[in-house]
Amino acid sequence: MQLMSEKSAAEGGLRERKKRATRAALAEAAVRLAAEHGAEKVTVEAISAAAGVSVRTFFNYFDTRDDAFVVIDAEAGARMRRAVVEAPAGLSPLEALREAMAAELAEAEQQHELWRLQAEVLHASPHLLARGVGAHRAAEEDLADAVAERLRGAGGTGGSGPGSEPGLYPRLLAAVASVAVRTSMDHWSAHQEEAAFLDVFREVFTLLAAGLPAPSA
Amino acid sequence: MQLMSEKSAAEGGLRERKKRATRAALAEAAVRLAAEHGAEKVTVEAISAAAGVSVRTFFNYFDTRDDAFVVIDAEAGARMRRAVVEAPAGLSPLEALREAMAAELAEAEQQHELWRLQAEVLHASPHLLARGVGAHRAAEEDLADAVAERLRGAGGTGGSGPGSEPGLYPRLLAAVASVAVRTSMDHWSAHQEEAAFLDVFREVFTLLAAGLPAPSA
DNA sequence: TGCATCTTTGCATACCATGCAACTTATGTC
DNA sequence: GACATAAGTTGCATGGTATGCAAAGATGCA
Repeated sequence: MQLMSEKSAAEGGLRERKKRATRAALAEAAVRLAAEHGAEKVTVEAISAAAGVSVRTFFNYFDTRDDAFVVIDAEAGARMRRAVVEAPAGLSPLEALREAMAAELAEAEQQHELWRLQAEVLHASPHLLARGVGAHRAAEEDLADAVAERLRGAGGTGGSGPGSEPGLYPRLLAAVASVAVRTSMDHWSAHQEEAAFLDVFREVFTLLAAGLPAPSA
Repeated sequence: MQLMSEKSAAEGGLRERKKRATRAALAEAAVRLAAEHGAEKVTVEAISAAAGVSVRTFFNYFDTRDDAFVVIDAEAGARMRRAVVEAPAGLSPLEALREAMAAELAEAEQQHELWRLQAEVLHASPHLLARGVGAHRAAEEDLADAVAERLRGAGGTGGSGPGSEPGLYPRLLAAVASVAVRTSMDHWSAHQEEAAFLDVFREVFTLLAAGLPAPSA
């Protein structure tokens, strides 16, 4: 048992780094090829070839061909979970989720070109959007748990037992937050010139916090 | 131009009725088999055999194997669209959506056993939930259009069908509503004894309309 | 009845996805 | 540095998913 913390980029031994590199290469190849030829026309074989590995290896990294277009960072879920639990006490659950996701998305947006390409790909192939970012089911469950844990910690009783199923409220919150991400991406990719992505994202949360009233003007 | 209205069940010629019957048989077979053996273990061949058609015919009705578990009524989207547009003027967009969906869901719930089975299947195979009911992308687009039209139509502008792209608000509303359905189903299928489905559904919309505040106590 | 149209079906083909066994590459120890 | 072990990669075999095409079977209508 070593006390390493291997969080982000260049941590771990050669093995770990190679794995990360391979995964990233596959994901990037998938997005680039999809942006160029359309997601439907991109075969696993093409992705694997572009990343320099065998087809079989592709499936060691992704359960499904479509996952390669969607999952850019596999550890984002865990980070968001922590961010939600540890967010300042003054924030509402919705705000805590917003900030956790905004931080994550801001980081993803650093790789500007790739991010933009991915948004285009997802916009062009809506069924991929359904899996988008937080939609990855595991991440959503994680978020629901995180919300439940946060509520327990604050003294309120919104969740149920410690390890058991999260209640209706945390579940709904996680689902809504994840749908907020994909709606933002979808809308933004259709209006990339007009507004920055994170602004769209925050506007969505503003609408949600206001209870989705009819736009007055 | 004939003035037929062929809306619901027994309308149309023999051809239409047979097609509806085949589709329904396939969907029902899919759900029953999935409830019994688990969705992953059910092959298209088995579904087709149970419905008494060839495998090739299955794919004439559904684009994807998974669609058979999810799409119970193909015309629900169109009906909801109309319901949203024609809802009483006093209702907010969110309320209009809630009522349109509630009506649709109430009808689906008539076929009690099948509905319950489907909820179980979707709960057991979360990735199917991602496509759940309204998640079928076309339906969501339809809903977004309907909301947009409703907002425009408040002034009585006729003619224009589904205009250009719906804005951020209609899109978000449709996405949230569809996620509300699947969250309700998911939660309900885990607590079937405690509450009626439609009550869970309405509670979800209450939370949404309130802006998802932290549960006070 | 007979023709036009739509639907179903089998066949061929290509891609997706998984299990298994052989092979190659890192890691830690002596 | 060499060795044993664990981990990752690869090819192969297999079975399920999905689409195009053309022939055969129903249906609608005159």
